[in-house]
Amino acid sequence: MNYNFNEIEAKWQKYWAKNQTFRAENNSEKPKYYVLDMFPYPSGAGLHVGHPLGYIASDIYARYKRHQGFNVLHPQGYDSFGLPAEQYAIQTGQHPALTTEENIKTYRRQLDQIGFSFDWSREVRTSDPSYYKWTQWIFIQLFNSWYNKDSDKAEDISELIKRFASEGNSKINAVCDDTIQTFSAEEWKAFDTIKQQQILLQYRLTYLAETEVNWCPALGTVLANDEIVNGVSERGGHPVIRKKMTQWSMRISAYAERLLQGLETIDWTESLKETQRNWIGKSVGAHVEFRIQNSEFRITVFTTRPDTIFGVSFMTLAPEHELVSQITTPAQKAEVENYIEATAKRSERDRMADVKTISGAFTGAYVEHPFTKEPIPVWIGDYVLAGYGTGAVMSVPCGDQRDYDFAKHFNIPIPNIFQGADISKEAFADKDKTIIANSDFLNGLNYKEATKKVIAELEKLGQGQGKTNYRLRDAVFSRQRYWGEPFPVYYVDGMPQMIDAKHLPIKLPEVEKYLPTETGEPPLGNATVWAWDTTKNEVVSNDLIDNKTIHPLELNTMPGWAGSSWYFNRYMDAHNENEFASKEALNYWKDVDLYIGGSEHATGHLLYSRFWQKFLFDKGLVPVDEYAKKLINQGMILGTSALAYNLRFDFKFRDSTGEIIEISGFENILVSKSYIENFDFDFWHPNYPDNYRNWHVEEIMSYEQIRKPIVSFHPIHIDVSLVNASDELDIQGLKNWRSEYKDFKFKLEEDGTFKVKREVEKMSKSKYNVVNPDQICEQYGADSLRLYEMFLGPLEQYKPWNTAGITGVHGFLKKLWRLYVDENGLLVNDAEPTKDNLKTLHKTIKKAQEDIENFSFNTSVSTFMIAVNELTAQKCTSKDILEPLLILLSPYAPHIAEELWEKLGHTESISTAPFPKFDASHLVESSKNYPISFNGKMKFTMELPMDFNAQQIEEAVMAHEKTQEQLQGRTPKKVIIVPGKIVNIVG
RNA sequence: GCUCAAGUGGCGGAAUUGGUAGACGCGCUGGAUUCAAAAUCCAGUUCCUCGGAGUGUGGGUUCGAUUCCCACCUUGAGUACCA
Repeated sequence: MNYNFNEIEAKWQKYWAKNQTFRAENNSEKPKYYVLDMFPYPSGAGLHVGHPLGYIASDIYARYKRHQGFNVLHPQGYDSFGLPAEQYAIQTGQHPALTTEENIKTYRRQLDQIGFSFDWSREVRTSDPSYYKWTQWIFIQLFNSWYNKDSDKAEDISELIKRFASEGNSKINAVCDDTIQTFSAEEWKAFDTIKQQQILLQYRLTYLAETEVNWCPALGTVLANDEIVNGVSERGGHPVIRKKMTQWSMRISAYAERLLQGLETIDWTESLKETQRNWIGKSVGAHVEFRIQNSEFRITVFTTRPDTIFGVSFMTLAPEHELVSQITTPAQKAEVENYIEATAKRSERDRMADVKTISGAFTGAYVEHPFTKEPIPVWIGDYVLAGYGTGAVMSVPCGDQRDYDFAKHFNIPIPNIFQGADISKEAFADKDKTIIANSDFLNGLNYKEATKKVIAELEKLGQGQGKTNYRLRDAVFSRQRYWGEPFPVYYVDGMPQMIDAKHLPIKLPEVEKYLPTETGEPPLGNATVWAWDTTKNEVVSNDLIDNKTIHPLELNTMPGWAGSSWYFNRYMDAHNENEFASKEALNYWKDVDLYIGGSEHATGHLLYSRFWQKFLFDKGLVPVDEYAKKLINQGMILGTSALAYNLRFDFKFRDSTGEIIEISGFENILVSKSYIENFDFDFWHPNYPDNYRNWHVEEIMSYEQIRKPIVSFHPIHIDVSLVNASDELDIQGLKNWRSEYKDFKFKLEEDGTFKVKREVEKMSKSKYNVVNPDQICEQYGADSLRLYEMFLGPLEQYKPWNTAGITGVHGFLKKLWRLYVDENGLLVNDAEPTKDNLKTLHKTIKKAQEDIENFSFNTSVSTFMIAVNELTAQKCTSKDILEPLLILLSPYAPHIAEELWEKLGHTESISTAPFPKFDASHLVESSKNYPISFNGKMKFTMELPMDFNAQQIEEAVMAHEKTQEQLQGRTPKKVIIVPGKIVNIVG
């Protein structure tokens, strides 16, 4: 019987589906374990070999946990709203729902064929109204909440309204807009409804406000900070500009500190936590108030170094700072205005790219130092950002390099307030070594003591207090797109109103065009049935809008991260129509025990979802405030591109008038790889230039040649399927693939082959290095694919794919098969296992278990290979050995394991068979092959009984002839003996 | 610039508390089988001058360092004037 993997795999995939083998129960005697993969977006291109890496790892772990007796939740679904489907719709007119549906079908087929143990009964799709109903519902909860800093959690907005009515807002310690004005209870009651609603928006956790947003004209939408990479859009690489727009925002800044602290409680990779810490960007310091001389105005600055206050020699405001126009003296007016204008002209990218140029202008105004009362000049400079802190800094040139550079550039004095610091060349910014000098009451103190003292003094003066700042900005939540969740919002007198939760979902309307309207409104502006009837509580035709009972609906949709910010909770109770998940389900599953996905979501999905979870926790809607205990980032599988080289010439001639002419062009020649590095011109052109008559040569030959032509090689990506494991190119295949190479000449290696150069790059269609799992499954089987993906290297690492290597793991599976069956049938019998058999098995159990718990899947594959090699050599046929071996292997290669398990006579799936118990007694050795080292270098080994003590070992080793040979008569200075480990002779 | 990873044969990688560097697999070489090929099996495969050298480089700690410490180099990722 041969190992017919295609047949076996189809058989068991069908069996698992039919028997719902991997269905998780919401109540069980067993302990729970929740294994989750990051939500995939079903793209049109389908899966390539890199995508399933994380899924295979999580699947192995999920299957392992089932063997360990856990009730495992291992769901899968689709983050099915998103830009690509919409871009496709714009181009083709196809409804995104249709293309999404098709893409999901492809994904599902591909996932099924790899043999994942997903519980598909819990599948969710973010674009499904029964799902986004609850995304809308959570949005409403956010709208109806504010953040109370006193209780340090989100609370219901009705509480806030009550307090406004009883005491005004002056005593309320809330996270809210900076521009909030104080009012009394009486004033509140006197405000009209619109005014009241405007004020409440400044407190709500999701709010509508005019904000400066990242507008991407090419995509016709705003983007969040994390959707912009190097100043251009993450998707498509389009330019992004700043623009003021009225948008929904999420007050994630309220959770900055808790998001930061929460990182300490979860087992996520250190680099990912570090990325989130940087993104949150906490800095501890103080607010200091400076009075402007001869004026009522005050400038508040934020500084992390209040201890350096006696080193201030100027102030710098952002050019956009609101006080600039008011404090500038008439004499400086022209200069300041010029400077502001010049800064405004510079694009965001310019300012980002150009860090070196120092620029600024003096306002003519002076502030008064809070302690010395000395005058300090006020400058403006574009190195100060309007959006961070207060948009103003107290400049301490001796302690901050940017201030230092600015001072040098404008000849501003640089007082030194650090004991023993040399500031002749650069600022002294090392706060750990700081001892303050020339600073009145701070003299002799270190950074910590001085900071504490100065804040206390400032508070006495009423000119400052300790303050913590965060870089984390509120997240823009509106997108001017069609294919996203509609907001459950309509507008009355321009103020947003929530639709009552019982009328959800508000379904996405049909539109004729997916582009913005002619008046520049988002695509939903094209919908003709998109108004809210407050009496019938349904979506009605726009014609009926009367702004009395029928109102216009919100035209924006939610961003991609809305649906993915809470989906892990939905899997716990995926079909609940009354709640986003029942209390019972939430309390049973609680959180994700293992979350696997890419690190590219570090500041997007993984931060927003933590924020939503904390909010839901505050509202008592979920039982834990961090939803994923452990998170692993799988590395990316890179493609191994194949490159052939096209010959290119650059000629330089002088014509009859003495003018230099340069001519260059490609030859119809592809060059095999070994010629690229050692290129011998004469070898190529023995008769140059006679054999280059095919282009320009007649005309050129009459000219004076200045130098030999420069030959270069232009790399061409070749489809990797045209190249074999030895990098040999199928030339005929290439000619069939691309007709332009039909008449090319090929410069071959001496052995007559054409070899391509290999380069490791990201897998992408345009590089023709994409390997499709479908082909691999067909040719080698899913079990081989699964094993090979794991065998490639550590899960977290980036590593190149090379299809050639798969024959190794495939050969292993065949060898495994032959251990159980041959052409006559089953080989396994009831033979008593030998000592060696048991040793191999238990060694394998131990290592396999350790590896799987350390997520070291690559080494466990090696372990299985060693076990099968050993058992084959031992001619093992014992069921007592071969049966447990199948269980060890089944998480990795489930199909072959099920098939052999069945052949051994089992009628139930192997998937819940108990994991074999490790018995250390089988590994006890009676002797040890000691490595004998001289000065730390191993020279030979020696077999000695395990129970020898150090002295016996030393005697035996010293008596050995090779020892004497090594020592050549010298007496060893020292002999190090670690019984059971090593012997090292020094001398 | 700052932060975080990572540098080991021709290639992917292993060495879990400092103790035989290169497990396992690919590739390559030779052999068996075959009319031949595929498949399969067996043997070898870090490097060189066969005595050594050797885990990015240079130091250090140690009887002993891929592993610990210091400095540096390279590559990748994140971040970008954050006061």
